[in-house]
Amino acid sequence: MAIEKKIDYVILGLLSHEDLTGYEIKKRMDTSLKYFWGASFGSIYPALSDLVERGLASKRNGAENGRNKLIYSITEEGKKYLKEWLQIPAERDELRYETLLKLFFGNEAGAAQAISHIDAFQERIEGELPFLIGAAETLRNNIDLDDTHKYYLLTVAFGVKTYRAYLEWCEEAKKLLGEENQ
Amino acid sequence: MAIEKKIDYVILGLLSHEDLTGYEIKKRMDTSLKYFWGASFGSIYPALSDLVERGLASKRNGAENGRNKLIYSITEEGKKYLKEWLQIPAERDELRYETLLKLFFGNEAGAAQAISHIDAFQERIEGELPFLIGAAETLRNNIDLDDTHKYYLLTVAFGVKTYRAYLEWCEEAKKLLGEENQ
DNA sequence: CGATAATATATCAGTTTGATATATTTGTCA
DNA sequence: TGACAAATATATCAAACTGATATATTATCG
Repeated sequence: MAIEKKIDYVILGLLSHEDLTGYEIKKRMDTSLKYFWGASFGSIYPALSDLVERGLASKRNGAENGRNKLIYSITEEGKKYLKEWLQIPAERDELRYETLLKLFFGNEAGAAQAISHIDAFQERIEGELPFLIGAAETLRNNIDLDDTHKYYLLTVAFGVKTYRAYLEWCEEAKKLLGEENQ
Repeated sequence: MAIEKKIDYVILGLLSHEDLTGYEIKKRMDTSLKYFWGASFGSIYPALSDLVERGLASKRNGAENGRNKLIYSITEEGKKYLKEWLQIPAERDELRYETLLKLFFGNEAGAAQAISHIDAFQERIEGELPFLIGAAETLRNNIDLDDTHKYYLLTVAFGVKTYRAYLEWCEEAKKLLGEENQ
């Protein structure tokens, strides 16, 4: 059995949709996958080399005008490897919320400090939510255009649901903290 | 400026509430902090030694009946260090949802597979939600007993809100996937 | 009284991040 | 047209952290 690196599956998953360069993979991470996964260049590039070495992906030179460009594709073996992983139940779903962490220790710094953390969180969520709602709308309208759209929509809908819950919580939380101050 | 390790702040935060052993810190991580943070023994024990070395925590031997036991406390310097960090706005709030990842690539494996991932997710959330609701109830009833209770409640309420949103999403998602199958 | 679970500390290989370095091309404003 | 910033693209590395494992003692329960 090969070594189980999450990054391998994420990359293979993206390559199963389309051929991509390492840079483009990073862009997908920072946009489409942003709301439930992340990865850095430091893991992407070594993983790509490793996948090629293991025969799970192939590499071709796509240089245009002299710009360095390495395009990666998934191989049949890679598809098999990905499909096997997709069948195993997911184990690790985890959050890493620095905002919540600072709130948990909030008594050290007081209610005003806590409220300012919540405000910052709320602003970020409110700023991102319209984009998620827009993406959901677009996907819903083009659900039959591509096989992948339904599954994209699933994850975007998750984002919308949770973001709305976050915003409700922000109001509740500030009310709870405000009570003490009066 | 000292090195910015998240684990240092988490440990100092816990020690600001009460004196703890490394083992007890791990227990707090796996219960109270579980819903928004995590840490392993492999980071806790080295961090504790490091914190003592830097004068941010102190160590005393609390062995009873011969059982090995090292009890850690936060120092005044440690409290200052923690308070400074609590004032800085949180930057990194991130999810790592393997369930969502497998769903995002779901077209490879099909709707039935996707639904089984959602079912497993839903079962886990439904199993944990009553505990969260119970904890929120207890905290609400004892909100004035301890300064920390209000802040604990804040994070538990976050858990309840998001878990309920997850469950709503599960139903929606399965409906969306079911439509194709008909 | 024997087995299993809980308490407790510790280490380490392997994974990943976050930062940084380097170079080219494209867009934009004047 | 020339200058500057932004985007494209690959690569590396120290430091952080996980997940697994090792070791030992004490508590619990039938």
